[in-house]
Amino acid sequence: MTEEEARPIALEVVHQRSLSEEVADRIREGIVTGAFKPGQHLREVDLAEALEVSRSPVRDAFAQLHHEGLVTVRRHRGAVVVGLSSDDIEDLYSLRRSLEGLAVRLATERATPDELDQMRELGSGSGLQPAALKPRQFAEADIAFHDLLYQAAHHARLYACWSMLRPHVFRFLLTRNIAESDYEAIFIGEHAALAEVISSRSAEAATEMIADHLEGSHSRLVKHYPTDGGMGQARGGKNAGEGR
Amino acid sequence: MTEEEARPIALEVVHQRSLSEEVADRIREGIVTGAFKPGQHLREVDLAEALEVSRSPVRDAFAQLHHEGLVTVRRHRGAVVVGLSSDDIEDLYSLRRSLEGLAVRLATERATPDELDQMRELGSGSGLQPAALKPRQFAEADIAFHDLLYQAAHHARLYACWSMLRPHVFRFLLTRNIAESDYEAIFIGEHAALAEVISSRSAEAATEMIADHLEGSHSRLVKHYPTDGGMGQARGGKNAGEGR
DNA sequence: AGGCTGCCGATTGTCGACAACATGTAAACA
DNA sequence: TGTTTACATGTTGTCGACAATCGGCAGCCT
Repeated sequence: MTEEEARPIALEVVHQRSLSEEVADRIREGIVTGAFKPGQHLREVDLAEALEVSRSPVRDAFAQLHHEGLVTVRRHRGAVVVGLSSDDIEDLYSLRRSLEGLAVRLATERATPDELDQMRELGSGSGLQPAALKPRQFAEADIAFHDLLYQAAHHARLYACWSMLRPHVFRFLLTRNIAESDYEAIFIGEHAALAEVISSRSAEAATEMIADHLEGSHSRLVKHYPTDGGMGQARGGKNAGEGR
Repeated sequence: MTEEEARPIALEVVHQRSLSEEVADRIREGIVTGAFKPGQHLREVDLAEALEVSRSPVRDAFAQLHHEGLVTVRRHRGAVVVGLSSDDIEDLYSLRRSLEGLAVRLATERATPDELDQMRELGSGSGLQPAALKPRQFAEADIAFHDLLYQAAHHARLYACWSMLRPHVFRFLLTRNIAESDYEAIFIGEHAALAEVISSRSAEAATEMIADHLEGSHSRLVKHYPTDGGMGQARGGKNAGEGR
């Protein structure tokens, strides 16, 4: 019975990432960090030779980014980086309220002890020095906590929905002006409390708490967001309006 | 000032559909109707020559269907039609409860008079003869009503989430065993009532009503669903579990 | 002078071919 | 005879080239 795989060999599986995924990551990185500005036209050939790949992976990457809503693709006119508008913040957070409400309820039921440990770990914000205010690092930690929350819900489609929202939330977190007190409040405050209440398996308290947390996060975002001064909506109409 | 486009010319825009979209439609059709069975391996070359196109559009179509969650794509192993399981129904409807709750609330605020008219029209189920029990036709009408509801919410990302759910809901509606009374209850009953209450702009009543409607729809589905007899989960593990 | 129509460059959609990879089979070894 | 390794096969990932299409510009007509 060697079929049982005697010892599982504690080794990390090697993620054989395809070129398409790699390219998508690079472009996504460029968009969320602002290297690619809203409204900018992304040309397949330019990106292809810049990354030293063929157009096919770039094409696949565009499709992926289109699914994520980071670019709009029009027939024979290529990909355009979507703009950030105040309306987008409203849309994003109204959706998050609905989705994360479901996520916490499920998480209180289905989260494994291991996931709860990880949540407390991330919620405590250990390893983050509030002194050195690295926006990128904090944004990543913020996203990571919520990502874990969605994972703990064990609901594949729910997680897929969140995956469509995540890069946008990330982009907003990176774009906004940062207030020092905010992150402390979030990490050693709300995230930690959320981790605790989810661990206690009380659905109502957790639901209420995530609503408050998102409410606070939302208001902080609109408060510290550059008031449509720098980079508004790229095009006049509804950018992500293509049904598809 | 001829810029005003003197008369808008009442002509339908010609939908220049790309081959990729066309191919995606055909394959999706095959999956939801059951022509492609769960677990079946879809080969690019076969589909390409069957549809008389190159592999590229088929590839794009696979990416789209993967995004919709209808197929799983593994590296160098192609696309596999995902299976239908009872758990999927639970996931689907828990998500719908969250999403459509938001949708009706927004619809009560933002639906245009034109959209309200269409909703009443679709809700009345005019043009549908209950006598001739055409599952396909009823399922399409059911989906169409809810689709309009999401559109009336005027929330691009919310609609995108629904677009990921729609084909699955459609598939379940087609797969289940049909009870004659169900559709009457839905159409000349609940949908019509929903259209009315949304037209009256009362958010609370609408929210409560959609919850009831989905609850009923859900229970009808699990009741009339073949109890894992015909075609269960294709593969053992969690099929749509790939985070991607 | 103003507006329309036909071409032109640029960019993407599609195609067929080659290379990389995963799986199943068979031979070789202990 | 059971296990391991190497090969053969089939499928997908990537590539470069061609063709369809879009937007802009110049020339023409009124």
